Amino acid sequence: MWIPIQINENSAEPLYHQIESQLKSLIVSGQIEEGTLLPSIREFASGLKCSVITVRRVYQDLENEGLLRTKQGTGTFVAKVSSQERDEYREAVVLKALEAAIDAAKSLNYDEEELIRLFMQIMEQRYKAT
Amino acid sequence: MWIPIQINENSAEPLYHQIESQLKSLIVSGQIEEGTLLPSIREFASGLKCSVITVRRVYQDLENEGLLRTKQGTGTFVAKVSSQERDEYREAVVLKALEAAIDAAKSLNYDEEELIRLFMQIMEQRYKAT
Amino acid sequence: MWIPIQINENSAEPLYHQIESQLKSLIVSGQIEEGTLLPSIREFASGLKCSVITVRRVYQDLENEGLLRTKQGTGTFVAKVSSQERDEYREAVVLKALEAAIDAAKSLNYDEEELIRLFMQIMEQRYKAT
Amino acid sequence: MWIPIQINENSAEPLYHQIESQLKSLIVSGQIEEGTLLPSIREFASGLKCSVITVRRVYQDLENEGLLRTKQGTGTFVAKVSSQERDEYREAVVLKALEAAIDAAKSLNYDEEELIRLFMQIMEQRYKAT
DNA sequence: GTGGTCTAGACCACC
DNA sequence: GTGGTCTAGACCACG
Repeated sequence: MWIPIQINENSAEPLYHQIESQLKSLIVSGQIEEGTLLPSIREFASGLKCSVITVRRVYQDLENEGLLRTKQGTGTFVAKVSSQERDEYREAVVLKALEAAIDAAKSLNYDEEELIRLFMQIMEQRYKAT
Repeated sequence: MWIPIQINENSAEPLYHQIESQLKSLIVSGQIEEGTLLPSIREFASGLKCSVITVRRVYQDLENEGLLRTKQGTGTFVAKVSSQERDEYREAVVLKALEAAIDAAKSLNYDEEELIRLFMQIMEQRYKAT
Repeated sequence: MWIPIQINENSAEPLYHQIESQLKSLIVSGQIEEGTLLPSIREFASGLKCSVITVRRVYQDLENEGLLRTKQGTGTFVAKVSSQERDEYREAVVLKALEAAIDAAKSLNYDEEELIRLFMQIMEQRYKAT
Repeated sequence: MWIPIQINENSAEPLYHQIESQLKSLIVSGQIEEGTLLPSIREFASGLKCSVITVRRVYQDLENEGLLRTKQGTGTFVAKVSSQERDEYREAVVLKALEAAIDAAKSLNYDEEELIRLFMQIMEQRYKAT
């Protein structure tokens, strides 16, 4: 199983966090199905060119959140995500990001129209590409 | 001169960074005028209930960015910000935040209409208050 | 990795500045290669008999200038210096020092020949040693 | 008596030091004659747009060096400078500046010819202008 | 009064 | 182990 994770070495965001949020997003959005066997820690680490400690932390954090399940001697699996959890996660993440953007704009004296125009412009660009 | 800075003690964001970004925003948005003498580091620190070292670091970082000028024995002043710099900063900050929000939504399979509806809902809520 | 830094305790020049300019010079002149892992701040501080804070400041300032890159938990590395940056730095530093010397001489009514003679005399003395 | 002093507000060099070194240079090079009555502290300070404290410090430092003499109720005069003192000062200042420039160049791997060429180039430019 | 530097020491996050 | 942040407190230089 190949997991598409993009690591940005120059980002200030810690490695484990970059991996965690991307993997979480893949699981909650259903792009990795429930029950899927994830790569072993060593395999994943070697693929990402990072330490096994980092991957171990990712798996453990997501297991604590209930998104993964580890079976001794077998490996780590994607747990069942209820549709309610999925919806809550989706909404929380996007809401937070949008609010942050709008609040930043307000503090810089953007007016309503200017901001909507900019938003629409990016939307067009991003959703056209798909 | 009283500077309105909000500190969130529970945030993972370092103290000095919270102060820095807010002060930068105040300067670049023109809410603190060029040439203004800022509070002394001791005064500011006591107002923010933090160490003088933290304030000093803020002033020094912003001086390195060219937003402040300090004269030993005299105090710290707001430097001239060209309108071009101001516009670039405004656009860069807001653009980055909006793109992050939209990209997060896309990776969670938000469709265009759903996202626009959510955006408009927050906008109404935020700009109504003003 | 051993870094040759000379500290002059009696100089009015701040410690961190002495270290910074020497380290910068070593990097830009290519005597420390790109990608090199520098000593940890604790190790370096103990070698220089100064506080870890002073070393940290040096690393951070040079990171802000783009000469170093630090990864938390891993260490501090020498970043890539473009040959253009290197040449600009070399020229700027030497040019500035030479101009300062010549201007000082002029303001003291040195005539051209006298100054050239003095310059050559020092050159001989300095480059003979090599 | 009008004293030509150039103040660079943006320089890191302290105010008092800029004034001191320029005034010293004017005296030692003979451009202000022995016995000249200098402006009063207040007059000088107002001309330089700086604090009287700063000028007071300049006068006092130079008096301690024996270059000025103050008579209570009369003012501050330029003292006699022996030709030996003048020569020593001239040589010390220029020597120090030249050595600093050459040492900086050496540490950046300038070779002898390259440095001499650069020196001559600046000499031509500076002495042509006179 | 102002800012500039340096110290020792603590605690946290990351790998 | 690594770097990142913050503290309290000291002393110096400047105006």
